[in-house]
Formats: sequence, C-alpha cells, structure tokens
Amino acid sequence: MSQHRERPLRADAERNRQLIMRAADRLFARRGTTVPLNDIAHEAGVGVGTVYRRFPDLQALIDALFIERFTTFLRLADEAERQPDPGGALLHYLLAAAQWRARDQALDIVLAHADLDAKPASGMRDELGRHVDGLVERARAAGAVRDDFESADVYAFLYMIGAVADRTHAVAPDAWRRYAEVLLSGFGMDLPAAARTSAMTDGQVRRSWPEPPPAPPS
Amino acid sequence: MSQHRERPLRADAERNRQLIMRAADRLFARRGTTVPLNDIAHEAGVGVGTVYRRFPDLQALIDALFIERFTTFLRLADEAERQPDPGGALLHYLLAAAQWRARDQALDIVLAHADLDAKPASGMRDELGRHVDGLVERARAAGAVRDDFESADVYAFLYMIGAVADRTHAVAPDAWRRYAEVLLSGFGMDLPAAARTSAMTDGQVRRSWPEPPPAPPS
DNA sequence: CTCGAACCGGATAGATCTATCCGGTTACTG
DNA sequence: CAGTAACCGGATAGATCTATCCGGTTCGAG
Repeated sequence: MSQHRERPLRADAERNRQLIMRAADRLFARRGTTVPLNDIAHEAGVGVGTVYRRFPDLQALIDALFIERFTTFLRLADEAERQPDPGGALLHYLLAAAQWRARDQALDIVLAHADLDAKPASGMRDELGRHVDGLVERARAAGAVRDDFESADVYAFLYMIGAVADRTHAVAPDAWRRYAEVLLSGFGMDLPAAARTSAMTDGQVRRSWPEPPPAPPS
Repeated sequence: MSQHRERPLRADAERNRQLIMRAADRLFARRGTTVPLNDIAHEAGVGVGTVYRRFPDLQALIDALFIERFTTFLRLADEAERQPDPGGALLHYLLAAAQWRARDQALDIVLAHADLDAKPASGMRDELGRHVDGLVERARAAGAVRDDFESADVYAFLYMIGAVADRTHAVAPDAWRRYAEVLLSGFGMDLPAAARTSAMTDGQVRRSWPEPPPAPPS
C-alpha cells in the first residue's frame, strides 16, 4: 500500500518491491505467517533495510499482498460478468477463482492477517461483495443453481477448495478439480464437459495423506 | 512427548497438565501457532516453569495434543465400525469426525506442526489409515458410495469441513452441516433424514464473510 | 555526460521470546 | 500425622527478531 506517490518508483526500487512481495508469498505459504523479515529479505535477494523502506512494517507488506489479491478477484468477476448467460457467469467465476486460489498457497494467510478495516482493503472487499451478490442473484433468478444458493456459498466453496488444494498441490496439482466438481454438482450447477475431470491420480494423493504441508514449527 | 512414567502424575500435576493443554488449544485456535509459552502459561493460570517441566518444549506440547486428537478419531472409527451396514458405518464416521472437527478449531494447527515421524504419532496415523481404508472399502463394495470414492476423499472431506467450520463457528456453529450435506450427496451417499439440516441461518453467515477469524498479526 | 536525489544493504540497539534454575509449597506414603 | 519426594512459580540469562541509521552506490533528468 503506502501513500499515494506522485512520482512512480525508480526502476530498481519497483523491481525490488516485486521481488520482496513474491518472496513473501513463497515464505508465507511454506512457513506460515511467522517468518522473520530478515528471511524475506534474504529470499528476495535484497537487504533488510530495503524491505523496511518499502514497507514500514510487516502489516504494510501483508496489506499490499491483500490488495494485489483482491484486484485479481475483482478482475475475474469482471470477466465472468461478460458471459452471456447468468448460470455461465457464476460458473465461470467459481472456476476461475478456484483455479487462482488453488495456485495461491499464501492466500489464506494473507487474508487472515490483512487489516480488513483499513481504508483501501474494506472498499475492495465491499466491491467484490457486490459483484458476487450480483452473480449469485442473477444465476438464481435464472434457475441455474439451487434456489437456496447464496453468496456465502461462494466464499465457502473457495475456502473448501483452498483447503484441499493447499494439501495436494505438491503431489497432484489438479486434485482440487475433483472436489470442485462434487461441490458444484451438489449445488445443482451443470458442468460443461470441458470443466469435468477424470478421477484424480489416486495413489499419489492417498499416500500423501493425512499430511498437512504448511508451517514447520521451530 | 514424555517418557513412560511408572507412577501416575500427582493429582495437582495432572490437573495442571490438562489446564495447559486446554489453554494451548484455545490460544492456537485464536492466534495461530506462534504464541509465546508465557501466554499459554498465563492462560492456563500456571507459571512458565510448570509448562516447561511437563513439556520439554513447544514441540512436545503439540505432539501431546496430536496424540489426544488421534485417540479421539480412532475411537470414532471404532464406533462407526459397530454399525451393521457398510454404508451406514462410513457415513457414521464421516459425520462424527466432521462434527468433532467442526468444534476443534486448533486441529489443523496441531496437525501442521506435529512431528508425524515420531514413534507414537506415526503409529497412530497408520492405524487410523487402516481403519479408514476398511470403512471405505466395505462401503464401496456394498455400493453405498460412488465407485471411484477413495480414502483420500475422507481426508479431503474433513479438511473442507474444517475450513468452513473455522470461519463460521462464531456466528453460525452449525453452518458446516450444509456443506457436509452437499459434499456427501455429491459423493453419492444417501443421507438419512435425521442428518439433514435446514438451510443455514443465512444472513448471519453472509455478513461475516469473507472474514477469516484466526490469527491476529502482531 | 554530469550531478543530485533516491535508493541500496548491512551493522546494531532495543524489544521479545525460550528455556533454566532454585527457594518455597503441597500431595501422597507408611 | 509426620516426612519426603515431587511439584509450583517467577526471576533471569541467552538467543532471536524488529526496526533504524548511515556511508556508499545507482538511476535518470537536463
């Protein structure tokens, strides 16, 4: 986040900013939220001072990551709304958002630690809420989903997909699709054949379970 | 965890041990894994020294919590196996385990940080795996589930329910049942009417979303 | 090409957390 | 009911993390 800047960042500064954010993503996903800023700086290949100059404290870094995430989800909602039929629009959003979430191992942690009451974050959150409400409302009016489907189900869906994806991505990066299919059909949505998946690569997943990957302790 | 003790713990020591474990549950659930042992001791109402005497380090405490959890899930599997029909047995386990998980906000954190390769933990894990394999195998043979249902789906189910439950329990403690129903029907399991739930208390949940509760940052 | 503003990175002070030690207290055995 | 082993809790040393400061370097405007 940080204040409005008149001048854009100098090229090297902007480059380092990106390096830091990507490094934070990796370390948050791998080691949970409690990672020394020293380690983030080292992973990014910059000095500690550079991290603190760009992000006053850890919270600012997390908030920046949050904004980045929500910008993406807003874009996905925009794209979905371009679909001609209401059912297709909701389905498009659910699948696109799920795919994004499945690849973003750090999302839960960013969400859990972001300051949602801060000015830009709360605004984006409300805006995304309106988009989702609209998608759901139109799909329901068109009879494309169970008539008790509601916006909360969209978030629940994404949290559930995320939980599965975080624990399988290393061994079967597409396993989440199986559960997306189960959930969506349970919600009464017709999946186009293209979105279907064969049974996941069974043995691999089973052997890796129950083995939650994130966050080594010490 | 601790060695075999000849003598059982003295009464006050055992009482404090329980207090510490329950305090750890609460704090892990509320603040994530990175909670000072000082705070655990304070939440439990004992001195720091008492925590360290009973649990050599944080890892030992987590491992003890892990054992406790798996003991419970093994018991649930035992109970389920007492059901007369294979489909009922699997369903019984899924619902009982889900209910337990839904109330246990610290489970994911305990699992994520437990040392699964340690002697007692890995044994329990394997044993639970055998029980689950058996439940699934018999239910499938009896045609009570989709024929591509596999053991990994049991764990995925519980992780998904947990993800939803952790984010709704404060506002709608039974909301997870809605998603359990969707998932189970998607897996081809017939729910007895008694296990069904009405639509969840809509407005409450929607207003609390997307708002992940755990783990304040600083 | 030259110059200055902006940026870089590491050394380090101050704060926080982990783990230990020991004098005082309490529960169980005979 | 008396003696003792076991337990209690807090003070504290050592380790780790956060955040700052400043001498040296780099980008980009003119």
